[in-house]
Order: sequence, then C-alpha cells, then structure tokens
Amino acid sequence: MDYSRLSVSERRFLPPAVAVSSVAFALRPPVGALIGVVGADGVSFGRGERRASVDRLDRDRDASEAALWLPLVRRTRPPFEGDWALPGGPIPWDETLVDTALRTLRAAVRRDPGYLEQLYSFGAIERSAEAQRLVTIAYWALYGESQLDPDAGPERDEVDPNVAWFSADRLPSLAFDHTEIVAYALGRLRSKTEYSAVAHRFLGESFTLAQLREVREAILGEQVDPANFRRQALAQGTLVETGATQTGTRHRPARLYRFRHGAETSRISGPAVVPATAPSQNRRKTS
Amino acid sequence: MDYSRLSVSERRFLPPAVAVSSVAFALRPPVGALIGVVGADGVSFGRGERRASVDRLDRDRDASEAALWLPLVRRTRPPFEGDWALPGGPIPWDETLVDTALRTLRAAVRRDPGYLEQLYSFGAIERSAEAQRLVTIAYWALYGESQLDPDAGPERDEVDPNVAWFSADRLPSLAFDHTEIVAYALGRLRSKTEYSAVAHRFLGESFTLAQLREVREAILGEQVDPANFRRQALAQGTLVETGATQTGTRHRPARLYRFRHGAETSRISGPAVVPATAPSQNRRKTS
DNA sequence: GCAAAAGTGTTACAGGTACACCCATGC
DNA sequence: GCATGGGTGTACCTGTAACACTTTTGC
Repeated sequence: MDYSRLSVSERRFLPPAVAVSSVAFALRPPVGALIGVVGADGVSFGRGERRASVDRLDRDRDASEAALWLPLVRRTRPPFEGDWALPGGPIPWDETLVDTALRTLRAAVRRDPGYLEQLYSFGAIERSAEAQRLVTIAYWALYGESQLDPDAGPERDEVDPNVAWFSADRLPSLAFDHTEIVAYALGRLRSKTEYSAVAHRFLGESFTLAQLREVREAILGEQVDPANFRRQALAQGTLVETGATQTGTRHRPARLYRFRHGAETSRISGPAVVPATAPSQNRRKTS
Repeated sequence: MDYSRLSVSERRFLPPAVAVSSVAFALRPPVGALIGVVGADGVSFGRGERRASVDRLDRDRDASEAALWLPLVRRTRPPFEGDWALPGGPIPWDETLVDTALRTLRAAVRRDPGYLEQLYSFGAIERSAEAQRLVTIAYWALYGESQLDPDAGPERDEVDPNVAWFSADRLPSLAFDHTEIVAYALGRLRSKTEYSAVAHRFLGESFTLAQLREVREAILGEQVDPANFRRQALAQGTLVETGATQTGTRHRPARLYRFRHGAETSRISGPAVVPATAPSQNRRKTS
C-alpha cells in the first residue's frame, strides 16, 4: 500500500485521498512569529512584536489596515511546491477529523486554538491536476489572547521558516483552492458573529465591553453603537461581571467581564450543535 | 490497488475511504414505491398510493402522524449487511462530491432531487469496527411534487426490493452512524425553513399560499397564522402571482403563485452561498 | 342561506436604533 | 477644569402576533 511507488499516471486513478485544512483566525500574529507581507515583488518577512494588550487595537490601526490574521504553511513538496497553503494534512487511519485538525494546527502555530468548527468539504475533481484526487475537509479556528499569550507558547524555540502569518485581506496566491476556502471561512466568521457569541474567543479570560465591541467591529468591518451594544450583550445573559475594573486608562475605568462558564460546553463545535431553532416567527397560539 | 485482495486486518490500517450519503426528504413517498413500516417485530412493507395533490395533506393525517418521509437502501454486503442505510456510495476518482450524491440518489429514487446541499462530514474512527476507516460526507436533499410526479419517474419498472421509504420519525435502526446524520439533517431542514425559502421546493411549479403554509407547518410541527404568513411571504418579494386560481375546492378559490425565477440560481447549493449577512444589528451611522 | 377558507384591516407589543445626557477618571 | 470614554435614560421606528372582519366560492 505504498503510494509513493506509483507513477503519476497511476496515482491519477486512485480513490480520493482525504485531508484536513484549517483557516485559523487571530486579531494579531503571535509574538515572535514570522509575518509575511505581500508586496509587488513577492513576499517579504518581519517579526511579530510584543504588544501591551488588545485595547491597543484601535490605536494601532486605521480603518484601512487589516484586523484579521491567519497562519500559512509553505509547501515543501509537489503539487504546488513553494506555494503557501493552509495548515493541514492527510487523515491517518486512527485519528478523528477534529484531532487531525488540532494536530496540524498545533504543528504550525505551536498552540491549541480557542475554538474549532468544521466548515465545509471541498472535492472538485480539478483540485490537483496530475496527482491523486484530493478531498479536503476544511475547518475554521480562532486564536484568542489566551492562546497567543507568550507565556503559553514555547517561544524560545527557533522559528519555522515555512510558517508565517498573513493579513487576511492581503494573502499571497495559495495552493489548491485554498483561496476559496479562506473566503468562505471569512464569510462564516462574519455570519456567526451576527447571531452567535464568538467574539469573546478572540480575547482573554476577562475583558471590557469596549474590547468585545471592538472585536465585533473588526470582524464585521463597521461601527457599532457602544450604548446599544452594551445592553444587548448583557441581555444575552452570557456575561458575568468579575468585579474588577480596568486600570491605566485616562478615563473612567471600565468593568471587566468574563464569559459565563457552562454557557458553552466546549471549544470544539460538533455536528450536534445546530444553529438553534432560535427566534422562529409567527407561531399560532395553541388554540 | 485492488482493495478486495486485502484481509480484514490489513484493510483496518488503510487510509480512510470517502463516501457520500444523502438524507432525502419528501412530504410523501412516490406513487408505487415500497413503504417500510417499523413494527415491534421488524419492518413490514406497503405500497405508495396515488394521491390527488398536496392539499390533501392536512386531511390525510392527524397531528401525531408523520409528515416527512425519506428513502433508505438495504445493505447487501458487510459491514451492516441487511441493515437499512442512507442512499450513497464511495466517490470515484473522476466524480464531484455533488455528482456522486446525485448519481446515488438517482439510483435509489429513480429521480433527480429538487434541491441538494452539503450537510456535514462525519469521520469518527469507530464508524465501522473491522473494515476500513470511512469518512462520510453527508448531503441533504428535497423531493417535491414536481419530482415525485408519476409522469416524471419511470414507474413502470419493477420495484427494487432493497429501496423503501420510511416515515422520518419512525425509522428502523440504521447502519453506521446514519441515525445521527438523519437527526442532524432534520435539524438543518427546520432551521433553514426559519430563515430561508425552501418550503416551496416540496411543492410543484405553482401553489397556493395555504399549501406553502402547510408545508411550513409540517416541517416545523406547529401551527402558523394564515393572515400573517400571507403578508410575510408576499413581502419577501420572491413569489409571483400566476393569475390562475385553484379550482375544485368547496370554498373561495385561492390564487396560485410560483417562485420567482432567478430568485435562486440553482437547485444545487454550493459553498459560495453563505447564510447571508442578512439582518445584522445595531450598526452605527457613518458619522 | 350557510359553511369554509381566502384575504384584509387594525391594534398592541417587543426589540432595535439613535442620540441626549450623566459619571468617573487622568491630566 | 477639561477631555475622554464608561455607562444610563428615553423617544422613535419597525416588524410581528393576535384577532376581528369582509369576500368568494360550493352546496
């Protein structure tokens, strides 16, 4: 069963192989990570700087600057050798889909994500022209401050030159149909922040309502009224006041909140979690 | 690459195989099709009768009777030989995921579905204990009156004894984790009727608003106010009056509507169709 | 005429948006 | 004090639920 013995033309007719690829979003690259900048003459690189905290977000960027980042891996073998691709890999016979996603993300980012959910399965036949047919099961993930915290990651290790973080709206050309997958994941992230509570997963354990609102604004790309956001967020019943307040600001200190434990079971969203019958409309009285 | 030469223990360690399975809903079994009834001592069978039209729905059933039906296929080989399973099969190297779903559905139902959309990918490692690891990409489909019309299907052929239609809430025990897949598909169908227009796909080319409302009630399992439903349905702008009216009723004839052409591109929903940024809330004025 | 369902009108209520306004802190 | 953002109050608007009411057919 050694596929490598086969010629290209033989591999062409094999049953499809299954792989997992993940789109992992974060509001900033991890400290010390390689940062890819797409220019006119290819990709140049920098290093992720240390930042004080998330509340510097709004001051660090103007409206045009990117707010979402994601890690890519440079391919070291055909097809698409040398191109950037989403973290991922083939599924071993004894590993769950989720476990494959987590393992490959861990290999690229050196950390576990704060959230993981299946996105879609892509299986167009023209995916790779000469090689074996490939079916890709895409996942999307979030890395929050808790996960990106320098203390959490083993930052002392030397940096893998084949892993870099890119701004989500300035990506290089990607291997396979990964560009399409990223676009779909972005849409899902935006749509999910509309009706579900995911924004807090970008933040640390405790946060102010202004920070939560800024995350939402960054994802949706539009301004949100602070007063109304406050009421709506608190009305959900998923936030708990910690009692502590923010310090070091040059204005009235904001209260710190945390997400209610148990309001969400796990960091991994499975198929059982249907978008919820939620509001539903126009039900007739049970007369 | 002949898998059948391998022993069971060898197959156990192969890379996962990919298959497609589909949950296909209809409001009634096709005329002449085999109908499976789950009793205390196994499954007994009947035959689908000819019915006048969909507007008999409400009179044919009381509240407790099932409203949704789906086709199952009896497995003729291990694993789970003899058990009922969702229509589907492995993915050939040169076929799209959607095409595999359509082909296997066509083989079981003898018709093309009126709607098809990817559901979820299931890949738990304990799926089949002794055989090769299996990753299942699940689809869900709808068969409407237009598709179930006896003139549309080749009903003169002898009936396949290994295909039968079952009431969605009285299913036999299914092969693999197909019970879980059906439950998930049901949830998706309900959730999708809440925010999207899918109910009309159960009906023919033209239909009354009462029929559309009855489909919605059948799916959601609750009464809907006719007056408000009328206004909301028409306000969507997706319905067009045909000019014709219903005849043969013993009350005021209802106007017939059809779905606006172009309001939806295709019967196949791909990944590009994101649930839409839709309502979105609390956007601040661009001051 | 009577029954039954189609179709219209109208009111009450809930939730969201916009925005005025007060509060607490740093400088 | 003044600037700045945190936090509260409130009027307005929109969409929905509820239900009374009129219309049009079959019998």
